[in-house]
Amino acid sequence: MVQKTRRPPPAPAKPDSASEPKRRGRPRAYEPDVALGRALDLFRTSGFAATSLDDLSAATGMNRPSLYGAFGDKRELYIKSYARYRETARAAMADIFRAQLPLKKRLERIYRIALDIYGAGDAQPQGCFTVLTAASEAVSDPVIRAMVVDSLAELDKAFASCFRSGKDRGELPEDADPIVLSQLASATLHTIAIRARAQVPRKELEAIVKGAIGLMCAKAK
Amino acid sequence: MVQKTRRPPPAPAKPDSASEPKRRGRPRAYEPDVALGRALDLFRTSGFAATSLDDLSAATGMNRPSLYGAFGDKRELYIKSYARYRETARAAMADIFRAQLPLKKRLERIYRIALDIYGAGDAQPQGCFTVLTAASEAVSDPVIRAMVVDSLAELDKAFASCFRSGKDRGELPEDADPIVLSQLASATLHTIAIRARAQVPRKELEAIVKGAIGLMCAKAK
DNA sequence: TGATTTTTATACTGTTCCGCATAATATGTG
DNA sequence: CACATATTATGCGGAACAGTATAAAAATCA
Repeated sequence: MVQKTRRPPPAPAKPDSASEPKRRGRPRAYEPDVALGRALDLFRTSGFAATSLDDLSAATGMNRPSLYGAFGDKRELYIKSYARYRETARAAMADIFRAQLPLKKRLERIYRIALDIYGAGDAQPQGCFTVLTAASEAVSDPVIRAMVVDSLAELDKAFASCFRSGKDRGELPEDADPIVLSQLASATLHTIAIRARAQVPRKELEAIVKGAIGLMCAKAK
Repeated sequence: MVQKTRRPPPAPAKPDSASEPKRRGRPRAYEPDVALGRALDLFRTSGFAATSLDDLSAATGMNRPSLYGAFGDKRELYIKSYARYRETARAAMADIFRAQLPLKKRLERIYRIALDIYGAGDAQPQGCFTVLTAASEAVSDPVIRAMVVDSLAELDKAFASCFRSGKDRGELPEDADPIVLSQLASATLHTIAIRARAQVPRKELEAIVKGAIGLMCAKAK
């Protein structure tokens, strides 16, 4: 007798009857998506090295072999978690970046969402994955480095197009440089990610954001 | 016979004959200062969790018990390394912050030194200790968190006084807010620390710095 | 029902980890 | 010289670690 916990049939993780033709063997006891989400949370709070497979196993409810089967080894799981984080963050901001709102309003919303993602004001703020754990791994792992570089560039580009369209609509002075402004906007995001992690009160972070927006959106005088 | 390597008398670490009255027992085979420097390097590149005591022992040339004797356990050593990093960085920038130079010149020099400290352009850039390893530990360790908060605040303050004196000398428009500018200056430092870690070429970082300085030092039009 | 397939559960392997105990070594002191 | 002191050298002990082997369990298929 190897198995001690005799659970009731583990509740078919998700019917999902639509597309699935029919799974052959024993059904999964986990939902890959939520499991990856749990793993992501752990990696965000503790980083790569300090997060053990036992922790991951406990958090996801999957035992070690299942983790390997589903996601590969620890590093692969980390990379998939990071990819997941990026998708989530991107999705949360995409609408706003695309929206046809006044520049200032758009920036305000972007930063508000960022503060939410970073957990600003929480007891255990997580900060930004890119800034706070991935960047550290970037030195030793080329794949992660490429993802970090891509993340940074992607953000710069999104901000840049934001400023460009703002300039086109006359919300910025003629000599405003969208590239420079975008880098400053990214920098502001980075600095609040770091400060959030150090549990600087959300009020202060909002003040920083407000000041930065004021400076970036200054009309020529 | 426990001892295998029979070295020649380990060369009295440092005469330092001046103040030292006379050391009693077996002389140290290491110089605490350089050992701490080596430890700092390791922690900067790999972070807390991924740096093992064996690594530290190898890098410092001290065996484990000596490490404990000199610096305490791993966490204490980490904290002392961080303190050392802060001192070094502070010292490197202090003169410039104090100097009576044009604002723009001062900023340029500050950022150039920062890029040097971060190892921008190196094969294994280290970035900023505060941003890249300490901030990660800040969530779980109140002492480190306090140091991080203090570091951030210290930098803000130094920049703020920079901008204040610049404003007094008429290098900034009347409505320039030194506080907001200082936060942006810090943010710029943070963003280049992160990008340096991801091995963004130094040229690009210098471009970011140039753009940021241009924006921060813009005279009213 | 019995064979096949897929996943879960448990335990094992070999390594690495941190901290410390013990003993050897090198100096100053009486 | 013998003794006290301070440091180094080695290695132990128990825990945690990542990854995997093996076997049980739960489903489908014939």
